[in-house]
Amino acid sequence: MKSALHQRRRPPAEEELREIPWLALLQTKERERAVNELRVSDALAGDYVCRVGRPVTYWFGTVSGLLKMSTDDEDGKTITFTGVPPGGWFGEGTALKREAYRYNIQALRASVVAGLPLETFHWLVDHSLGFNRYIMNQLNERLGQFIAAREIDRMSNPDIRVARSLAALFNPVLFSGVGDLLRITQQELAYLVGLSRQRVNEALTHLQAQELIRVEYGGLRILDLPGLRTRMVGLRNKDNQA
DNA sequence: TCATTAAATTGTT
DNA sequence: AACAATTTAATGA
Repeated sequence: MKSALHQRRRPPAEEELREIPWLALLQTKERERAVNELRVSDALAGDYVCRVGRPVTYWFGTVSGLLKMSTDDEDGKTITFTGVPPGGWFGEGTALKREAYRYNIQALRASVVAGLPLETFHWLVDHSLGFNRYIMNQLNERLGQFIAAREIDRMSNPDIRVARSLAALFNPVLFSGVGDLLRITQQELAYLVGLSRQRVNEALTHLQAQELIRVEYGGLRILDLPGLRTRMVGLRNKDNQA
């Protein structure tokens, strides 16, 4: 494991600010303060953005790259909750309660991570209606995502696991920065869903044959998001019975 | 801008 | 896990 925290924080550039979806929802005064206090840092592959148990100091979001949200169970095995593509912000629940982080956030590849200081976060909660709407929407959407994640874990068919995990990553509410092209390598996706790269490659080929996605070099293009969420893949399916 | 080379990613076994 | 094929990125003329 590579160590973390040698990332230098710096003020965000204009093009980085454009990747932060909630800034557009703020009033001018609110946005000015937020922009002034936002910081960004470059994380290398393997770097931790935050760790379980550390007190919350920032509310984080992905500007570019790809992060992984995970935790370790009592046996030390890593459980991956979800990936965080550009436009995704996380930790608002623990930030609101001023608790410690409940999960690890690790960069799957070189990424730019933005952070809003905890005090600024609370100031926005207290002053900005637009910000509150965003946070409420975010909490609600994430609840649905975690429920879906539990279902995904129970499915044995790898094709379906990959399909549902991809649908989660393309979620336009949580990850507005993704669009219809998700920049992710098959190796990275394999880490996220807990399968081998070979098996992910096979699953992606199947999904492409069903015209749900298109496989591109270094990324995936979505063709049918509802289909990814719902359609059963292939003719055989071992997941129907409990 | 083009050609060459290295590196990253993919497809297969 | 290893390998070959393909795509992209980097370099320099």
